[in-house]
Amino acid sequence: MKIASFNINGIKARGAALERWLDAAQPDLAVLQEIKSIDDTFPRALIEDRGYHLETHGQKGFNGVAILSKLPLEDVTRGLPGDDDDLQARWIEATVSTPKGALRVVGLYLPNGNPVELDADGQPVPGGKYAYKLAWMARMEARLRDLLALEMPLAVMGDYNIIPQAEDAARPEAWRKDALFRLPSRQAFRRMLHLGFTDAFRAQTQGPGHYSFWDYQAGAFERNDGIRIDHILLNAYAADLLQHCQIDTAERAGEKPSDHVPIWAELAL
DNA sequence: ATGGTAGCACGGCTA
Repeated sequence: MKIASFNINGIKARGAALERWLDAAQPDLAVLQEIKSIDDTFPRALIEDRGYHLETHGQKGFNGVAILSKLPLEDVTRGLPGDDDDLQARWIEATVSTPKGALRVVGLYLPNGNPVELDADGQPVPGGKYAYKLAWMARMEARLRDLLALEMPLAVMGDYNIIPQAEDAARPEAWRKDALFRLPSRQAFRRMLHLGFTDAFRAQTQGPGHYSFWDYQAGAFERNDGIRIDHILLNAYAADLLQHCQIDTAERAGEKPSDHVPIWAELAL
């Protein structure tokens, strides 16, 4: 089955681009980020008319995630556990059952974390965006530990807002102090990898020049001034089923594109 | 240090 992740940057503005991509790529399952819509006003027909089941976890104006799937979505949960005061819609889970076995899927939109506010000791200022990002990642690690205990194939995918390595940015120096690349962010990401996850894209493709996001400004895409921040992480059960993983770079050249492009993986399921 | 673009929704935040 083909699973994918796509930060669409606003479902209301991205209908045509999303339809184009669904018809061309034909994913069996996809997670969407930054739908920027509440559930009631999400244009469901666009997706359901193509034979997909759809589960949304929306929010007014910002954030918002969704899962669409040709197979029924079971055991759907919304929200990242660990802080009842956190109302931002950034996390959704579901299970799909295939004749060859089941797959648990996470769709996530990890906080950006900018601007980075530090105190005199260089610690993130409590209540600031960067402190929120790191606290959110700690909660995410705890949730991943619980999901790993299920001992079934698991795909954790979305907009991580993390540049894992220097080779994942065209100009790494420009990002060195940014919340997407500074060391504590990458350390928190690595801690999660070390729980036993495989970066599906890096399991298939080595070297620089592969990006999933380009700023709308200053012709960044035309200059390939991008970063790789959309990731598919697979636990060992799922990694053993990995057949392909690619970034649909061409989507960025289409009409009215998102600033992200889809990433997808083929699993032997 | 600023400005450059885009979405949501109609002001100002977020990225």
